[in-house]
Amino acid sequence: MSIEEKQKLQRNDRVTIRTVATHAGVSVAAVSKVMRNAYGVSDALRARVTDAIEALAYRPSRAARGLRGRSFTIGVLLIDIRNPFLPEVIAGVNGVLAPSHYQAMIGVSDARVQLETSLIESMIDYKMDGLILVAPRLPSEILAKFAVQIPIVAVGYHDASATAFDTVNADDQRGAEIAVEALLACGYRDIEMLSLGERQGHAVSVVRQREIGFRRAMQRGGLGSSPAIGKIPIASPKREEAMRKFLSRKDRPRAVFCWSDLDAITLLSLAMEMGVRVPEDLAVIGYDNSSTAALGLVNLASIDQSGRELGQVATRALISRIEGRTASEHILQIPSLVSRNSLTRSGNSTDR
Amino acid sequence: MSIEEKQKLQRNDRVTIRTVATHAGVSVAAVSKVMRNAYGVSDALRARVTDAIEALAYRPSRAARGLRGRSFTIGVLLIDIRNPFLPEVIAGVNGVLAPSHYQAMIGVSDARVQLETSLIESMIDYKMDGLILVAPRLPSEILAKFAVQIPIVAVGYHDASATAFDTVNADDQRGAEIAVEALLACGYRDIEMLSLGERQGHAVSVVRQREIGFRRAMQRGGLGSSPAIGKIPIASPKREEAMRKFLSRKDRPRAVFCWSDLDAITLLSLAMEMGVRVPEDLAVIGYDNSSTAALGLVNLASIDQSGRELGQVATRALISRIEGRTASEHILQIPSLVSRNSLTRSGNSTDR
DNA sequence: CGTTATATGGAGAACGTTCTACAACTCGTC
DNA sequence: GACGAGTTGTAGAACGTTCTCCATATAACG
Repeated sequence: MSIEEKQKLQRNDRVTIRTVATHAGVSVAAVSKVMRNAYGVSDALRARVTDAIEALAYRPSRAARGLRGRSFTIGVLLIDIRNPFLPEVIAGVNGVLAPSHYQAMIGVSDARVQLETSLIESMIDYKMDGLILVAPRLPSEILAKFAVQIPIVAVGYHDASATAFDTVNADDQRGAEIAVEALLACGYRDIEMLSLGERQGHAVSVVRQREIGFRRAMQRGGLGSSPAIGKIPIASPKREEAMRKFLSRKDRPRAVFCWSDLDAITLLSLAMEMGVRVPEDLAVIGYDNSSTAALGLVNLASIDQSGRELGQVATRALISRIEGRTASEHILQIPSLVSRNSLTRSGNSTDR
Repeated sequence: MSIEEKQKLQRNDRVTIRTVATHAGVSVAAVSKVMRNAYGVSDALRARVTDAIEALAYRPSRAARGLRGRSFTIGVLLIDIRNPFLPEVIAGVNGVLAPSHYQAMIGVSDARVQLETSLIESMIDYKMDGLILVAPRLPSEILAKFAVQIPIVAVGYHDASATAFDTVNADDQRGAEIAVEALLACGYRDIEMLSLGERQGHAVSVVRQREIGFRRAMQRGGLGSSPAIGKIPIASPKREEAMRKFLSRKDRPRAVFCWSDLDAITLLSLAMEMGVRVPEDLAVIGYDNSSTAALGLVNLASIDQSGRELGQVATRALISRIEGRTASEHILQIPSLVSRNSLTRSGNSTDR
């Protein structure tokens, strides 16, 4: 009997919980208990087991764990990997996770609803312990349906009425207001927003929120009831084309607020090529305060929403949800202005 | 009694292969066979099963799959997520994977060997089908040990003698040579390289390869037997400090080759701030041809290694290895120069 | 009409964990 | 000394697949 078992164990090269149990002279259940530090293990037993684990360099199979219980993995879904804002979020997530026994696995949906769905499903099927969705495209009802199966925290997704999942956001309405207020303070009155084209869909998206904030601040400033919002397509070469068109317009505004640094920086670059001086002819303010914006060469004023902080907060929220919280939380961080030369010539960086 | 209970429990929770089998009136094994399209299923059976799968919206559990057989997931390990070169690789991987039934899960090691090891182990423990490691830090022997357990393709890791795993690279030595040749062709003789500080370790790293290529091209050009290679620390603020120091050096060279656009762009920016004219006072050439380099505002000449293509090639190599290939492959792509104004004032982009 | 080959479908043992019962043992306490 | 109460360890049933036999039905052939 035991000979057969030993032969089996020898043939199979993987060290399993059973190998550890045999080596330590205890039961499989005991080893499991020690690993999950569950109730009811004496110090002596714990020592024997940890010694055996050490000696055999045992690692529990995540696949098997997932089949039965927790997998100690959390999934992160990114809409896109090019926007430099997103790596910041990841850094925040990893920072919080590092000292814990959790690990992050990342999926990239490339803004495609189909892929987004199948990645979320995969993560559920892997029995991951929770999900952080960054700027998901799926409607709230569908997220709610997923949230029944797995704890979910959405970042960059404005739905404070969601009860099934948490949200963590920078206040994008407020951010846009701050941008407009800064432009007004510099004396500009003729202001336009360059927003994201394509049907970025739902009002929950950060872009639509920024549009709302922009409109409100403009109205509050007494600048018309429906201020101009231009749409820039997301993909080259239509994107550059639209920007050139904007820059060469006769009635081009005096100042522009771009939904993202990504667009603002390209705009800055095209402006230079076309001989439009910034900020003398056109003031520009972006969003995200990316590292590129901070370059002296670029010097783009921008709204700072700390992606790293959002990632940290989201991760902490997710863990608390995994550990039992059921009431939903909706966290809003306040963004801030980083003034630079694209706003006004004296606009020294107020970077921390 | 017990049957009813079992049914209830099943209805409570998820749709499993058993639910499908019951619904289609066939055995569990039959469903499994259909899903893996294994030998020995009639058209009639296949139809019944696929109908049931459709009707129940059944998805196999990846956790359970991994426990027994394949998981249809491949793991991608990134050293860092900030370098804009890496998202390109991911895009290539996802592009190839999209039409297949495989999916990618990404882990980020933040250049820490400890984390890198534990992520690789996790991916193995998830029974992923294969791994793509992008610029791993672990020594070759250790990768070889992992490669026994799981198919591995390393990208940005120069070890053409590895037999246990494949490598896919741009020819970094050649890339550096091309950079030097371009600088020589512009008439510059006083050339220095700015490389990456810290112990980026092994000769397998792309950075060291570029140093080798730089040295060789310089010697070939008759410019001394040990040309100058400066080291720039990776982390702020020491990084900027080192660059400023370089820029204000009395014996500053006439031209500089940076190991990465990341550094070259910051250098460009600091040069502007410090009144060093590019290219009149200092010619700069970078590496990666990132999208920022292409901006008119930046206009940085750079060596193009298509990250996307590397990702595609690596993925195809991995799949062929998963499907049975055992002989190792070592693929080398040839990079190319993209000339821009930082190299010489007339240096128009030769972008495709 | 047997006999043998060949398709097709099914039973049931893994896979490596977790976790619920429950057994065994040690103390107090009445 | 009998009986709870508390503590420590174990047996064994899940979890949802894959995959190796095995059984059966059908076809082919002498």
